[in-house]
Amino acid sequence: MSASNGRATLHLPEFVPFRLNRLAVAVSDHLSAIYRERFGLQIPEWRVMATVGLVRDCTARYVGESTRMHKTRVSRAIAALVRRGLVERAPRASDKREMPLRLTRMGRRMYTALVPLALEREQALLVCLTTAQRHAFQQCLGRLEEFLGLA
Amino acid sequence: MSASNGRATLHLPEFVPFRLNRLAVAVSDHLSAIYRERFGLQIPEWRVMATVGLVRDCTARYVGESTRMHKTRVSRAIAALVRRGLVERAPRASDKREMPLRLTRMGRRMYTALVPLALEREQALLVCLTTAQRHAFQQCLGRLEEFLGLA
DNA sequence: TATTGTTATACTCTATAACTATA
DNA sequence: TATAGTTATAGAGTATAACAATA
Repeated sequence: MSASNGRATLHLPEFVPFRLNRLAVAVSDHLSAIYRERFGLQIPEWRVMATVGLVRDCTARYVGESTRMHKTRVSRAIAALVRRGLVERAPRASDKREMPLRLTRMGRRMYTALVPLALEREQALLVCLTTAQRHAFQQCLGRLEEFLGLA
Repeated sequence: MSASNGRATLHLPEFVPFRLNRLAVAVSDHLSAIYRERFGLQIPEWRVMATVGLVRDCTARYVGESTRMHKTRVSRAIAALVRRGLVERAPRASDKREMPLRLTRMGRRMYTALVPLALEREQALLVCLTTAQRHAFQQCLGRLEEFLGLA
């Protein structure tokens, strides 16, 4: 095998979209060991837990908007958590279409156990960057998110 | 709905693994408009094209290793490209298990059209960063890749 | 008529495992 | 016995579209 030498070359390992995708998969795999194997949560479920744990009485719609998940994905994740007794809900009196969500006692317990572990993993990843790099990296993420309308 | 104020809080929109995943999806969607709608390529196929276009006579195994795709995913992508007449292959004389890959004339034409568009998209994304930020960002990606054993 | 949320269905993408053939 | 590559099968994960209930 031999390298070609065309005009504009595209080397996949240096191509930012490829790198981002590969990095996101690796980080996600790294993290999912916690919430999947240890707590039996899938990504959408973990995102619901994280959202409801922080913003009590939020609705499925809010979860979908803040995590950018499709409403069917959110609906199924919530249903699974309700079945497992981790999340509870009841129609809101002022508008019975909405169903404010909150963690049950058991859900809160799981959340309280989960969050420090997730934050630890995030830190364990970021230790490979200097403090300055970490700031710069997060700033870049913010700019890109803003640029892409994700913020 | 109301914010809780526990000890260590995890705000998903600030949680790096979540941000990376969301960003990667958005960038990928942004890019796939090119190779999917315009050239009828799926991500694995596009990765094979990009690899073979640069490293002539590489094998499926090489593609899998350099793009971190499973061999079945690579195999199917190559098969699709061969069917479409974009890639050709023949067993290597010295070891008939291996099948060096190369772009056909048509494949090369597509590659030559595709690469500048992909690079343009990458640049169009990175313009939201200053030159210094861009360097810092790529450096951080490199450190993280190294740290995770992706490099 | 619009909105919140659910569900039936189908589709995309992927890996596991078993396979062929070569070495 | 190991490796390159293929394929059958099944499993995630997801969205589209139609739906019920409420506003």
